[in-house]
This record gives sequence, C-alpha cells and structure tokens, in this order.
Amino acid sequence: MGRPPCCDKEGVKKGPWTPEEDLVLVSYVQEHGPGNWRAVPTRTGLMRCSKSCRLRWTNYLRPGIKRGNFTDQEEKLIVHLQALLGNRWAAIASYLPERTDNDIKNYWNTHLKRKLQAGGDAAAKPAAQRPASSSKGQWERRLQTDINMARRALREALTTLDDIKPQQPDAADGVRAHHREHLADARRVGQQGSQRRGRGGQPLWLVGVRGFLRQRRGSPCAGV
DNA sequence: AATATAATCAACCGCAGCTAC
DNA sequence: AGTAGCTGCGGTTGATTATAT
Repeated sequence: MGRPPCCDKEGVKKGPWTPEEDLVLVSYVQEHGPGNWRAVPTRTGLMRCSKSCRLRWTNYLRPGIKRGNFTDQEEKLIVHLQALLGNRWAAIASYLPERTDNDIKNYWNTHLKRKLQAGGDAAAKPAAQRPASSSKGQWERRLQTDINMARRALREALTTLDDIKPQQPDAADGVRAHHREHLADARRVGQQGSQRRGRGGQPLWLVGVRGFLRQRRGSPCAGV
C-alpha cells in the first residue's frame, strides 16, 4: 500500500520518444529479449520508467507491427470480437497478431464506434454490458454458456473469412489458425479447470474471460 | 493566408492480477 | 496467509496533423 507510482520519480522523462531512445531500447531488447522491464532503464541509461519502455516496445518498436490502413476483414473481425468480448483490447489484439491493442482501441474509438452508432443499433450488445449474475455458480454457468457462444460465433467468423479467402488468402489463413488455437485453448481450459499457467504462457483468450468474470464480480451492473 | 475545428494516435495514469518471499 | 513488487490492461489525455471556413 502507498507504493508511489513508478512514473512519479524525479528525473523520469515523459513525452514522445526520440529516435536515439528507440535505438537504445531496440538494441537492449535484441540483446536481452523483451521482459524484465524494471531493469531496462537502469541497464540502458534511459531516463524512462519501465512502463514507458514496455509500452514503446509493444506498441511501436516490436517487429511485425502493421500500422494504419485497417482492412475490411480486420474491421469486421474487430467489430465481431468487440461484440463478443467487450473492450478487452488485448484479447482482441491476440486475434490480429500484426496489430497492437492500443492501435485497435484507437481505431475502435475513432472509427468503428462512430460508424456503428451511425448505422443504428446493428451491433450486438457487448458481452461486458450484459447484466451480471448474482452468484458464483451462476457466473460459472454463464461463463460456460459464453464459451459455447464464443465458439459458435467464432465458427461463424471463420465462415466469413472463408468467403473472403480468395482476395486475401494469407491473412485469412493466419487468422483462422489463430482462431483454432484459441478454440483449442478453450477446450483445454475447460478440461483443466483452474490449473494455473505462468504469466507469460497464459493465453490471452483466458485473460479475456478472466477479465469478464472480474467485471461481473466487481459490479452487479458491470458496464464499460 | 489565417484561424477554427475535427480527427488521429502516441503516451500516460491508475488499477488489478500474479508471483515471490 | 499476508505483503511487496512487477507486469499488463483499459481508459483517458494531449500534442500533432488534416480539413473546413
């Protein structure tokens, strides 16, 4: 309790990153790999807090990131997943490996939200806005129902992607493969119950479900 | 050309979960 | 079992850029 926020420390630089800082961070990560962010500022001499370093890496410097120009397929997938999972951007981003959660969140807030509002109430009510159940047993039953619902919906999404395939075979295949992994995870989780995994190895799909449960526990009228 | 307004996106902040002790 | 520290997530802000007047 009472731990001061890391970014309140004196001498910690804020604001936009310079190319030099980027270079230092990239070099460090290339040598040591991502992780142990706490050590990054001291080891590199960067006057940034660990959070800032991690964010810069994951949202900007990480290799394989695609920026801007969301395709129709990506847009549809985001809308679909947002309706299923609510505003769990990290979970949604796990279905779009080339996009960051921040990017998806920004795109949703600046484009899609408005687009859907303009198009009437066509979008399904986000999962996170559904009314909460009152007991733990009910949560678990609802969770199972949600898992089944998500599986069904994702199958539908896969069908949609199959229709799109002729135009974008590689992207669609990648997304489908990712879907399959998640579905397999869902099955494993169902079989293993509450078995823990290390933070790094934890499937984001599961993180999404956990967040969903957390919201339900947190407030009876959980909204986003 | 100058100014106002809107749109975009990088980055910050606070909170919660997880692990180690 | 309790606590501290680290990490990741989601909401929000603010600077910058684009567009309209």
